[in-house]
Amino acid sequence: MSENNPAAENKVPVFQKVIDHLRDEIRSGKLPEHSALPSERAIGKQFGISRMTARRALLAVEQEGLAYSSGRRGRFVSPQRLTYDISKTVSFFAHAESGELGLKIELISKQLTQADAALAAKLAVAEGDALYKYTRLFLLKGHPAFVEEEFAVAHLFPDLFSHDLQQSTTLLMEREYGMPPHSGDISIRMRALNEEEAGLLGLPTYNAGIELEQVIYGSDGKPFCFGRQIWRGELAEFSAHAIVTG
Amino acid sequence: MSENNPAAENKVPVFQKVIDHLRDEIRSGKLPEHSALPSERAIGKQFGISRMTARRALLAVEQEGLAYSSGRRGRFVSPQRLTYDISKTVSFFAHAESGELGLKIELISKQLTQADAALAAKLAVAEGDALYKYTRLFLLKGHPAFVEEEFAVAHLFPDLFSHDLQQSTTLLMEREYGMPPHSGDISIRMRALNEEEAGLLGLPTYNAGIELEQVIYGSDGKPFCFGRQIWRGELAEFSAHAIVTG
DNA sequence: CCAATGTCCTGGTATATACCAAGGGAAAAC
DNA sequence: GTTTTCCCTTGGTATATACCAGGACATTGG
Repeated sequence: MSENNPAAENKVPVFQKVIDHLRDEIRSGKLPEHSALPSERAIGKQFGISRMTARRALLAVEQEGLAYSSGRRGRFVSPQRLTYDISKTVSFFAHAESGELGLKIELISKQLTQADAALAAKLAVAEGDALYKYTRLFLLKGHPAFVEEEFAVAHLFPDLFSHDLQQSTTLLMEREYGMPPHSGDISIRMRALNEEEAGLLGLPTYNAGIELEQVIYGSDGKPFCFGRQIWRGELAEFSAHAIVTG
Repeated sequence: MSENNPAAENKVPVFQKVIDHLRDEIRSGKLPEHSALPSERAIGKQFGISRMTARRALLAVEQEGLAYSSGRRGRFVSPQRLTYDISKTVSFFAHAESGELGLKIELISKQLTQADAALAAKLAVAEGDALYKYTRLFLLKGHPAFVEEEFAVAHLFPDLFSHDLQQSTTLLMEREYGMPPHSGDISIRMRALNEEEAGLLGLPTYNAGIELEQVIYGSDGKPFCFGRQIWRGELAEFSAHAIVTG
């Protein structure tokens, strides 16, 4: 390895071979879901390469979504991806409940805040109007899947915070306040995680994730809730059925 | 820099500061779209850090989507993100044409092939049935945006390849074959690029992108085309309007 | 029995160095 | 004037090394 210039080598970078090897081990099931990958030092020794090169390969595999790192404990094989049909429901929770995904919600923070210009426009309220804001972490089978920040128009949901927020808020709003969701505007993009999100999701800070934003409208056509979810990219798949118009 | 243990430093990693600095330069407009970022070596010198640390910061900024690298020419500031409304149209081209995005299509390959099990199921044909397959690269203002692989049921579109494929194929199918799109099933996920895609999009191989798959149905409710697009993650945003059912 | 301590493992950060390959442009050759 | 050649800059790969911080776990001390 690492001769001055073998040139006989297929020009395939060393770290690529390691990536391919790890990918195979995972895809083939030799390494089952949530099992530990070899450590950086172990891979370096196994392949006769430096730790930094092994690390490069592991980071690539991690970024690919095949593995996730868990702080300084090690890297583990990612679980299966799950699908979220955005054209049928506006609540992931309702969707997840129907299956057997062990869904758990952790409340990270809640506060009463005021609408800034962007939120005011989205929720059709005046700038400065009171909004409930709460941040929650959603776990599937004990593993972080996405972080959601939600803003609800305060005057529509008096004493919202007196209720348990570790449940579907759209269901809560429907049951307790008679505000069923009728439709939603959704947008999806890929972006980098900020520090807080990365910490909650157990990812390196500048990893990419998928952001899903949605404005939820009631039967009267007026928006009452705005949510912003940031997903671990390897976990989510969003599906929809579109009817062609105009 | 790099004393044994200052501990006075705010514990903020060096590369983070560089990232923040670059982000500011880009966000503030000091570095306009498509302008060159400082090179790895230049940043190393400027901040008094090693090239590898500077590189780390640049890769993070790149991954964030704020910059793109162009082979060994350097890194440049990314252009604005654009939005693709998946609930209204099934053709990105038609969407893009309406705006002033300089859209160009490059034909990468075309062939007549046979449906494998997965494609047969998606297109409601028998396994082994003839399909047209073509791969195209879509550029916006001269910059690669996504690669699309499309499969069309062959017997519905005789001599498809005699037409110009550097245009919207849904429009082509509608105009030349009387097969307007009626609806589509779409799914979106984040995944890593393979070598070919990365090469076409000008990205490192293991980079993440957004994959959009769609089956297009005609007025008779039968599928006639399947497409798989892989987007540069920082360029795309997908929006939809959902009506809550069930 | 339980708490505190210490050791070993892990990944995270940072540096210094080396060479390669490809793009770009200036200089030299035609 | 045009083509060719060469050099410089750029990113890409790879290594060796160093220290930090946090989790896991066994050992020790009360």
